[in-house]
Amino acid sequence: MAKLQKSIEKRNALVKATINLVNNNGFHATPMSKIAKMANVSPATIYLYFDNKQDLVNKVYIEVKAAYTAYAFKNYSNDIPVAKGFEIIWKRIADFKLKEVEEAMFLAQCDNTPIIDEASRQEGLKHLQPLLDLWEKGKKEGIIKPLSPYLLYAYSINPLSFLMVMQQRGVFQLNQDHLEDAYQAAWNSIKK
Amino acid sequence: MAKLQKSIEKRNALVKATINLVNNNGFHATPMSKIAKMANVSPATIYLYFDNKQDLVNKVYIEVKAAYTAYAFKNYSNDIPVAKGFEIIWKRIADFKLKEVEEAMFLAQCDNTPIIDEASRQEGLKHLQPLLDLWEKGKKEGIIKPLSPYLLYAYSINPLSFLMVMQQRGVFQLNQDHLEDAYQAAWNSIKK
Amino acid sequence: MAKLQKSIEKRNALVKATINLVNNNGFHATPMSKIAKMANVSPATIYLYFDNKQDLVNKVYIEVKAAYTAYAFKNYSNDIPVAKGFEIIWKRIADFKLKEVEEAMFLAQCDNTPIIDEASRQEGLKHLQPLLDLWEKGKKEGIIKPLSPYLLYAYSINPLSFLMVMQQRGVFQLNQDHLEDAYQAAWNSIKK
Amino acid sequence: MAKLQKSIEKRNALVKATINLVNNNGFHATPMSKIAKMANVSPATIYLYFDNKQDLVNKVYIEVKAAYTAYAFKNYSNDIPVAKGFEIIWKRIADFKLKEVEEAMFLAQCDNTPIIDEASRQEGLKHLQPLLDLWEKGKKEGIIKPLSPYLLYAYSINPLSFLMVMQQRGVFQLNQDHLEDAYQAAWNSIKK
DNA sequence: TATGAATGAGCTTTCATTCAT
DNA sequence: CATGAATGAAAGCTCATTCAT
Repeated sequence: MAKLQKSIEKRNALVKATINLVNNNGFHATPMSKIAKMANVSPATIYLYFDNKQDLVNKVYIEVKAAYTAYAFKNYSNDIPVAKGFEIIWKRIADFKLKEVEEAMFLAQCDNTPIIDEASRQEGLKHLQPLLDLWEKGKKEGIIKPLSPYLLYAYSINPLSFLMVMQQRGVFQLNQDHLEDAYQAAWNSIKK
Repeated sequence: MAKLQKSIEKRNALVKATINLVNNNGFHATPMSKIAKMANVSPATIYLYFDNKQDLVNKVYIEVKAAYTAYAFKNYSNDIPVAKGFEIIWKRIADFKLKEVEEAMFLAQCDNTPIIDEASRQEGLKHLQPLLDLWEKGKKEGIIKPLSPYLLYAYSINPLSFLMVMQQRGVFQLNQDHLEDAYQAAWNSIKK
Repeated sequence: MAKLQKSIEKRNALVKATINLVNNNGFHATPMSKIAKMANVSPATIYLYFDNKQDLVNKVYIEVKAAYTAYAFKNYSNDIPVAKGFEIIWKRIADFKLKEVEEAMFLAQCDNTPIIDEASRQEGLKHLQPLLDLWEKGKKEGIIKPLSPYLLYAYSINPLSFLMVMQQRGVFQLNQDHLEDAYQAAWNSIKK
Repeated sequence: MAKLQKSIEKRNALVKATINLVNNNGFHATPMSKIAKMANVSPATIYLYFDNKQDLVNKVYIEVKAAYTAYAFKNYSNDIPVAKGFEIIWKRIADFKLKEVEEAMFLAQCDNTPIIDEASRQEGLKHLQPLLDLWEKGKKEGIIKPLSPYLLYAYSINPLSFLMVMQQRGVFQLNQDHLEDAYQAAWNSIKK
């Protein structure tokens, strides 16, 4: 006999609304009631899907982070040579940050703010492993500078976040030429 | 001016408390009453120095941003050659981010979050002009890549913010060697 | 009657759960959802058996009160002489309060609280008639003091409630000696 | 310079409102907003005087219990002979239960309900010590039956609670004759 | 200038009840 | 008959701000 299922659409709507509202207003100015309204559900319904506001934002964070890395590694497999592999990943990341702006902005806010649980932050970090492995391989092959992955990330990946935020604020427009320049800068800063 | 009669110590204590609490708890979990308590004043006293919570955080932002740039340009004057000038500025910025952690963390949070007024953001931006001028000169002299200052900033300065946050979270320790590596990476990514 | 189709086991489970939860947490901290969970049914199912929360607690009260008096008068019939009859009833009541602790505690809470409808309270009172009749007969025969039944109840029966509550709270242990003392005290306070 | 003081009148009004509303509607149907309204303060003001709803009801309980025992022992001192001393205390208690009906009803509800913290219950119990001491003395002098104080209380004091509740419900009227009867019953049930 | 008390508005969360199956 | 999902209304509580001194 067919029982009612908790609707995945409602959950998705809640996640989307959370991202949108936190992006535009910040966590502190995003009441549960607004999230509910934007997702077209009752405030009480949120609590069928999430334990509380903290749990909601934690879970949204983890899921967006997972989507981000899934996107990044879509066309990559670990048998691709280091240089080419990095290019593939970098360009997918750039793509994500420029096309999935909502998700990317949300991550930028969470990553620079104490609104996410430490545990959830760790959880989100896990998915980045393939890139770390790539760098490790590159170091062994003498292609990548023998630096801490934090330095590599800071110089090759993180600048994209800054550029995305600037783009989003309308003060800077990233076109295809820029992107190629940015990629070259990224690669130069980590290649041996 | 009436302002002068007010105690500068109290104002400073309020600014400091705001930075500290927003850093540790986030804007959303930093009530005025806590700020007051940490600054050892009454909540009502805050309103003698600031119009409201938004005004408080705006002003703190602008002031911290000003302190940041003042620090950055301390040993710089625009008659210093481009390469040396950039090194001086970059290292002062690195110094600031690693020594004045509280202030730097506060800026990182504000810069990735909609808690600051657009107007205040603009105001904070003004003080960066000397660096932009340096880059402009460098481009004319063919020393700096002819890229948008946003790209130059993204690749040469912004990585420091990421590293600082990681350092603050305890997952990464920046030592003098790292710093030289980082500087080289920064310079390589913008020099022609 | 439609009622007959419904499962008596479910209804019983609901009644039992209500008693247990109200005893342990109080009416104010006993949500319908908890009752449902403890009875292993859906919240919606409660409404097949009871109109609403008030109706539920009312009916539980009446039924427990009925069970209490049925227990009290089990071995009594109105042809038994007054003194012996009172002893029989009193000892059954004592038995009930010490063995059927859950039910007895529930009554004690309801009887000192405005959670029960006036109508239901009246309804619950009806079943006590045989004791009132016994006392009436005893007064006529000059065996029982010519006092209001409320006074008789207050001094001969009600103390058991207090002792049960204390026993339940673990501060006092009622043994067989105590019980005989208590019975003597009860009888002394109403016999002429 | 005169600072504003937390007004004792407001606190008193809150206590009084709590007693009144819990008596009439029960704890579960007494929202903080109603208490605030009846005390003519804002809901937020309650939290200046009490930590939360539980703390409010705990403190009201303790204070009412203290008032009750203060009233009970007003005219008593421990050099008064046992029999007379008991009469004095008993009659003061009766007085309290019949004149300070609000307070007495509140205690009756709290004492038969899990709305009060165990700690607060213990705290409230302390004040009854003089009566326990009196009974102890009476037992040594062979005037009082050698029974547990719980039994003594159950038979001599607790019946008054029942009578008060009945009186309050309007089903029974306690007059001076009744009271003397009740006192005799009380004394008979504990005197040797 | 400075304060602690006070508050209205609004927050997160819960809950009795209903709905769709 | 039975259910789990869903919800509007309201609960307890917090907080930015104001008031009286």
